[in-house]
Amino acid sequence: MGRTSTAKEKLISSAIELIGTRSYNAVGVQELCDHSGVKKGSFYHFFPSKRDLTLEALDAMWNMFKKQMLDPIFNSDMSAVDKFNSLITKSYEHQSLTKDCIGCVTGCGIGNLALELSTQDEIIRQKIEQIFEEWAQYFEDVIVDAINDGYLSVDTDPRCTSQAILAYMEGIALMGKTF
Amino acid sequence: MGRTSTAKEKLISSAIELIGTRSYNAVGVQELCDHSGVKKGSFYHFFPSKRDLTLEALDAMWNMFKKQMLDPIFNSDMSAVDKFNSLITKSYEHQSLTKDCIGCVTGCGIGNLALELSTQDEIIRQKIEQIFEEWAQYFEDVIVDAINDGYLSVDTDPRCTSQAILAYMEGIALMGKTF
DNA sequence: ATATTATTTTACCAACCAGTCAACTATAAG
DNA sequence: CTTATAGTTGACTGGTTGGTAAAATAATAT
Repeated sequence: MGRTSTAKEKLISSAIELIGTRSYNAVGVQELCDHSGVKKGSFYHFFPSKRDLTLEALDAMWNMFKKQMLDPIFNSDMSAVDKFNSLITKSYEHQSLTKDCIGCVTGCGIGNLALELSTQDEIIRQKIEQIFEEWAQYFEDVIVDAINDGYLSVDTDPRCTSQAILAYMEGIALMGKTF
Repeated sequence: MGRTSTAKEKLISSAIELIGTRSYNAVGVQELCDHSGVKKGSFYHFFPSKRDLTLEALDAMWNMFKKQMLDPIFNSDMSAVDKFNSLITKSYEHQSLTKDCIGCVTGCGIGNLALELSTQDEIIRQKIEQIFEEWAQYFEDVIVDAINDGYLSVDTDPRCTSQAILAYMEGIALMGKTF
């Protein structure tokens, strides 16, 4: 009952775009509303706070990333090495595309929020921790396979290695954004 | 002539502490002043803007880091591997000390500002770029030595490798702050 | 002792911040 | 066609933001 609306979706994608290219604290609720063509009253009809929008935007980013990047690569029949090579190549292409589109390298939207808010907002920190955990799991699974298939030494610690790879990728995104 | 003052130094160390543990946009000029016991008028007597304080804080952070970490390690007579191991150990100790002191892992203050401000403040971005360049140079020098001494393959690209190591360390700092 | 000058202090600004609220309106289901 | 309800609107709040201007004060070099 009542009428339908696309305001919520528009606010989420505006959040991904604006907060993703600048930062959480640099983008205000008013700007989010203007960019979405939504009035502030409507914002607070759909989201109790700016933080809640950000939480949903984080979910949307992560789901998009899984659907467009991780799932196609890690559910394929490529070798472990090819999977990582493919992820790196596709990540580079994506960064270079957004650079051509909007004029700057934005790095990883999740990593950006992680550094900005981890010490300030425990709930957002927890959400990102959980995303990172899930993300590293993709890597861990393929490393376990590689060990079982004899491509990696049995001494390899799959969990540590997967976390190290994720850290390295986040670090590269940070350097890319800076340079 | 006129009187002397410690306000500038106090503001710089407050900036390192407050912005380092939260973020640039989360810490206001007023809070910086209160924490330093300095009136806002004095702030703007010493710094034309919040950005200029941040630029000087960045310099102070980098100089402290060089003096207390990089120089003692990389000017020693350790082997290349021991130098990196020592850097990692000391970095871990430092993070774990600040965690016990102030209750959270703050990661790398320079990397934090890099991600938050690179797309927003070109001058700060350039300063951080220059710091990262200098930082990687420490690594590059020791890698070149290791190649010359036969510890690393002559195929090793010292520049790429040093940047990769720096990226990895920044990534670990990001993960540490998040988890 | 005084003139000079660096520093401090207070009061102030317009713009912006996240968030509230009640009146209003369109629509989907009965 | 009505009615319940979901969505929209605009005006508003109190507090904070980065930054300013000018008078007051203290110390130093002469």
